Amino acid sequence: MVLQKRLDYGFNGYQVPPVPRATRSARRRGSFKKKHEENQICAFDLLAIVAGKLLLDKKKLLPVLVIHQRTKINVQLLIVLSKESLVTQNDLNLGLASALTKPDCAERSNAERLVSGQTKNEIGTFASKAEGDSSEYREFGDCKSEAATKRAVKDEPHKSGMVQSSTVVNMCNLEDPVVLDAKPPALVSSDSRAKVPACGNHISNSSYPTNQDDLHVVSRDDDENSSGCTHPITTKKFFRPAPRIGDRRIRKFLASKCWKVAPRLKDATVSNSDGNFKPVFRKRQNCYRHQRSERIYPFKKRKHFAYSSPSNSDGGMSCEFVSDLSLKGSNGDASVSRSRMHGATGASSSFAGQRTSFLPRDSHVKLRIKSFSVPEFLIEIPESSTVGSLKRTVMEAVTAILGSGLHVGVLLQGKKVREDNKTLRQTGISHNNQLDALGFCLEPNPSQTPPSLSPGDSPFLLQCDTPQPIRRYPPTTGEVHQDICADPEPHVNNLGNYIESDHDSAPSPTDTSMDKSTNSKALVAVPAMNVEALAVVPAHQKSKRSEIAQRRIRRPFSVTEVEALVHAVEKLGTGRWRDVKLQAFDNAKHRTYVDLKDKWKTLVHTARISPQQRRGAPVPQELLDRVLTAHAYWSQQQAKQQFKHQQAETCLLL
DNA sequence: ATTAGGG
DNA sequence: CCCTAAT
Repeated sequence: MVLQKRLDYGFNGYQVPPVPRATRSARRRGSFKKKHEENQICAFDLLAIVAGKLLLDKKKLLPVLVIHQRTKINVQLLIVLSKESLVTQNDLNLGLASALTKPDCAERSNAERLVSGQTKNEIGTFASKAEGDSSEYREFGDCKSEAATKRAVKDEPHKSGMVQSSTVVNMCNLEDPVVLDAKPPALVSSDSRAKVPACGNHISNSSYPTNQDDLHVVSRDDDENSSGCTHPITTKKFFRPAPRIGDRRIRKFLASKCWKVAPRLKDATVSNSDGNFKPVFRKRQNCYRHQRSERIYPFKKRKHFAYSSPSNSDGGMSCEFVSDLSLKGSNGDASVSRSRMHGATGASSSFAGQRTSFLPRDSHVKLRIKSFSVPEFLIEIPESSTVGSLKRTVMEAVTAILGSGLHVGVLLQGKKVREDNKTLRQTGISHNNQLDALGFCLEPNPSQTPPSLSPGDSPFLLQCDTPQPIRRYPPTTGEVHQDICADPEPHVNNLGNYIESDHDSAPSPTDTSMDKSTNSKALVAVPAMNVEALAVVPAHQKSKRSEIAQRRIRRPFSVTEVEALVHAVEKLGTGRWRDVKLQAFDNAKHRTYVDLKDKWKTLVHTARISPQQRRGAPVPQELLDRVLTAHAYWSQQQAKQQFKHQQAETCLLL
């Protein structure tokens, strides 16, 4: 999800920590402009948090983890949205909001006040009101105070986290035994306890299924109007311990005055992939927009991969895996663990409990899902909106998403486990696993999300269904056309799989969380924590690519393509890649003019190096020679041109 | 949207 | 191939 920039959280002084891939170069250049991609992902956490709350509220949503027939693992997220929550008071859908703010929480009163204080009309006004004042919050002062406040909040554990605690408490009361629990030998349990505030109310933070630490709202830089101010928090969506702090952060975040929302969208709407949710909120809040595929804001390429396959479109996962091999009757143990865990894990389920009771002898694997990252979506909300409305908005968005049929993906060692019928044992999900071995992620319902393969560049649709001669470019050989049009590359038809496997099993080293922590000097709101978290949970290394734009599949140029390229350049010269594209590769949709330019660049390079140094499919020397010749020629032409221009200018000056 | 370059 | 800056 992307809390679209419009939100100025008063962190002008903060910089988004450079992240691996997307910002490597930027980092080098010392520029952070437009480098928020990665962080946007972090915003997922916000959702995760909210979602977590939703999930915890059995009244609203009930996540269920089903351990199917002894060994089969079949995780499903069953979401039950009660009527209550939908019909709640007035038009504001407070029901959902209330999920966030529960009783006996100082915060809540505040939030609630905001919420209840609003009327439909007010909301409506906000949108329009926000129009003009979006440029006055960027003062440094604000940011500072914000930061300060944050710190302060951080230091007051008991004062924070109330919102959630209440929810958690609720969990404790669930009649259902908590199955997704865990008592990892030492790490987790001790950890959770340590984090639990003295306050009796603050039970189980660690068991709270959200990445509270990750609550980060990121700004979009590509937004013309954005101030560039961001509130990054983390760039890792992987589970992070010390939820408490996160909670505080959340509260802080939600309550922050600094954040503002640019009012660009007066009538934003929820465009859920599912669509069923849209109508409702659209009426209520004309300031919310949820985009499923396009929300992937920052990445231009995104649009090409918006329909990424289920495998790579999951919202990311952040979870924790704790195993427990104890054989226990579901009942007794469940209660125990429940109390121990303070109730809660993202999912509790009686199903599991029941199941287990039938399978007394089977060794049980306990899982505690720390959090779910929800697939990103975009939100725009007037800065004049109240915190309460923001909450609702997010809540609604989450609800919409969750309600649209998300699937749960299981990842082991960063790889997706697709064999639903395999047993945990077979799959390797056992107590022997390390804490970070298992992961869960929410992914769009395949049935609703068209399989990947960008429409425009779908290899499945052969580049050229109807091979047609290249226009103006007088073909030297017919084969050129053929090649270009049909793109005989054998692997194209496997693109889908290719991408998947790539995504699943080839986590880039640069995507490591370690890498991030290393570079987090840029000052995030959660420095130390990141480190800590990362240390505990190494990283499931889910290729960032899945979140960000997919890297295009590599498609080496064939000799015929090179031939065509050379020919075109010979005629058109360098620097006219668009024309080259149009003339020689108009039918090769996957070859952009940038690609051609790049290829030419490499060709020139290749031609200059010794044959021994060349790699890949050899290019006929003849072609390389032509490359050098053409390159030299056009370079000269270019030089001449420049010279002439200079001459002209000089003359004018004189 | 293109072009030019660095990575 | 990707990413950006500059057009």
